[in-house]
Amino acid sequence: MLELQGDTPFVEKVTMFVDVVLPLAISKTYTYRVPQLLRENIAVGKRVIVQFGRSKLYAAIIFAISDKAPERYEAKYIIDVLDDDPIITASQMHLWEWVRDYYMCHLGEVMQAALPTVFKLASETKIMATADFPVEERAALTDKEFLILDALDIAGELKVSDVVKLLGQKTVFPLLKRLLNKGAVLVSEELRERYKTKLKAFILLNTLFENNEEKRLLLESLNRAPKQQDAVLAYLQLAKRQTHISRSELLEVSGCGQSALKALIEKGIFLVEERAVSRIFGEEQLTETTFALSTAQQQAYEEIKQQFLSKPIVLLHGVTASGKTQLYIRLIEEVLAAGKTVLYLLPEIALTSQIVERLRLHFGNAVGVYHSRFNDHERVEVWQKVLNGEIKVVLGARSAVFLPFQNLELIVVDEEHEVSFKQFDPAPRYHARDTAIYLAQIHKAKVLLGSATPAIETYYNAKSGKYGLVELMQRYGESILPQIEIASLKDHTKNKQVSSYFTDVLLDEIKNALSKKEQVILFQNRRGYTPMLLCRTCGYTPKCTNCDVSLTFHKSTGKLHCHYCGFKEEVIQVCPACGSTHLENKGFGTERIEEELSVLVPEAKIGRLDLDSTRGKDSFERIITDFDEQRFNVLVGTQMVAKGLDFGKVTVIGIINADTLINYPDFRAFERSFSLLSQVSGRAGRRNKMGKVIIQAYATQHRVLEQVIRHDYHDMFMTEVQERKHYAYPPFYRLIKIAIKHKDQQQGHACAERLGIALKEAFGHRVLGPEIPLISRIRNYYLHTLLLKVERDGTSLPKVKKALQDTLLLFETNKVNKGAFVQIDVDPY
DNA sequence: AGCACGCCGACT
DNA sequence: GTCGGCGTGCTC
Repeated sequence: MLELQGDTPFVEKVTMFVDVVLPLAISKTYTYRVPQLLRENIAVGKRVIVQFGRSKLYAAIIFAISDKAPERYEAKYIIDVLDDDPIITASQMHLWEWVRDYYMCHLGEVMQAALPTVFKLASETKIMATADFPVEERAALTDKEFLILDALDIAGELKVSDVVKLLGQKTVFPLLKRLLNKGAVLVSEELRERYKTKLKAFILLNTLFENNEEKRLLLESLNRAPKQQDAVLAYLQLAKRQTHISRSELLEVSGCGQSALKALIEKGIFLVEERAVSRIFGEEQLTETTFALSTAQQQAYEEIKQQFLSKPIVLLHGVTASGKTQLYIRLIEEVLAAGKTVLYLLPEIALTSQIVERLRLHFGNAVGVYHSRFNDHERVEVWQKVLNGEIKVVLGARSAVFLPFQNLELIVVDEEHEVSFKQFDPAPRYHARDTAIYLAQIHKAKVLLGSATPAIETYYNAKSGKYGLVELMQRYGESILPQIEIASLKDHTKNKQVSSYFTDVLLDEIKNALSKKEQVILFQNRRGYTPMLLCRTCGYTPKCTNCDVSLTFHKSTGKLHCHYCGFKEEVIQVCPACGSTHLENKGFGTERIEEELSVLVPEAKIGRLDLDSTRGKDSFERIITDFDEQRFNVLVGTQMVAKGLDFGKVTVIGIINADTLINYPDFRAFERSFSLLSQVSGRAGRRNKMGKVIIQAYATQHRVLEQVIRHDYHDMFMTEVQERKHYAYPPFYRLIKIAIKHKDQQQGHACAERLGIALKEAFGHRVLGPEIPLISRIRNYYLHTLLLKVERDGTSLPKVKKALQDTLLLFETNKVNKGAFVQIDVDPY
């Protein structure tokens, strides 16, 4: 066909047809006829404007080209070709198809997830004028463009279909595309600033006082203001060993008080600079461009290189603060030197300006950041620069796996275990780590997975030799571990040294810290007041009718809640089984810890951080800020308290009861919380205040706890999982998840039940119990047993998939399933 | 995803 | 008698 491209008047041109992908949840591609005029412009990967349905126009992507006219219907013409060059590459298309098959969704949905909004023009898309578009550039616009801007000035925003009406012409996409390129208009999207960068005030000494003589004179001039003098002295002292001095730190070290500092700032002696600060690692990690790897790091580095020779995927298991980032930087440097590209994936929350700055320091403009919270302009810019090779290092969250990479050589997935790599809500429900592994396979690139607490399936893959494994168990530099103490609840109870759930040791530490105006974090991984009610007479416990788990009493609502499905009912005063009124509150939740501590330590001002206290918009942010600014001094919370936070004033961490944390999956929360919390308190230690972690536990668990503390628990944990034959939780080798969603609970329940039966039929045994579908929530079911069967009997994975897909079909034909979906997550290959 | 078509319940 | 609910089917 390609020979016919030339303009030979004597040869009749063959009509071409294109199969296009629409940005919709439709499984088919649609065939359109190419007008002779556009014949030369079409290419796979370019966008075309098509009419779909009665009135809708969409920007669709050419998926395939053919010269065969469809037989069963008359194809519509494409209206226009939007791009001069394909916007997506063949390998991207390949990845899209993989995501579609693997996560069981439609190509259009993958397209939605993969493309920045600008690429997705549709007639309902809203556009608005760019705020700072220079007036002189307006003059250079065409009449129609000018008309649109004029209308936008009045209306604020317009739908693409409004523009159609305004101009009285059908095709406005190319026009809008030009305006977008010129930067005159924006495609509106919700600007979600969910993770606002945290700003911290830093103090700088005015450059007037650079040399020693000037400093001496300055100090002398402050003789009559001793507090201010103290402040300056403290500043000079601090400046000797660090480059950035925060306002709070200076206040703390100098003890000079707010007013003295304010006076110095007013006099212009000190300058204030607001800087973005990482929420996770604090400001002190800003390293220099050149650094030397420690011996341990160097060794790990060599090992990684060695492993990469035989294995495309390597897990770097490195304790917190072991300097994994430096290793990444070394590896990235090397790839860049070879002229290749790198993708550096991070969970969203960790993607702060801090890490960006750090990479920019090393790699300059070759670094691009890609993130869903970035505005569309920036995202398209990154997209284009990745495509043309200007950007060599992409630092990004989840969606960055969809960028048009060229010469991809290395993918780093940092904090590999983070669940936020998995997209849940709209399809495609992809896991960025797994998608990255497949992406790497397409590009024949290497993958480095990094974590202090690897996901158990990753760890298993590494241990079983499927992935390479490199361990880095030595902390880097001056990171000090806090003092860790295990307070035996057994011994303390025996000696009557326990008040409610607090050992004397912990209470003393709390009081001590508070008296020194320091802060405390208490970790209790149970929300609510009491995890279960127990009838003392007959042993009855209220359970959820759907989920068969005990209901948690919430004092704040006065109701019993099911933490599984969200079911609620009024709290009972009388046992429904025996009529006794002797109901006992069994166990502790965060609400109860908060309440009892306020009695035991009246001077404590307590804040609570759990799913319940963070329901409202921004409330998480507010609680964190309040604690950071010391509006309260004790933070009681679930694993949320360890969601990557850096509180400078925290010196005591209390883990209320480690025993409840030994079982999966609390165990994982414990590891990670411990790991991060000890880092917080360890940092306090560096400021000459020894941080302390008090772990309350019964004696029987000490062995395990010590292993956690030593970062030596993964193997033990794997054995645990194996021995206990965890039923409801994922096996660590392969993992299949099924999620069922339905807007009607009853119907959804029926779906799950039927799925269970169908799977039983397909595999000859019961796969899962009656599962609990949720109305607006999605639950995952782990088919442990099924997978055991797969392993044992060699039932092939495709067969499993087939069975599940057939089941889905069954639902479809029975029209039960409107909102049900089945999804499989296994190893990407 | 939209949008039309169509078939049953409370209303001007 | 109609308005409007959303169930179902179709879009090249």
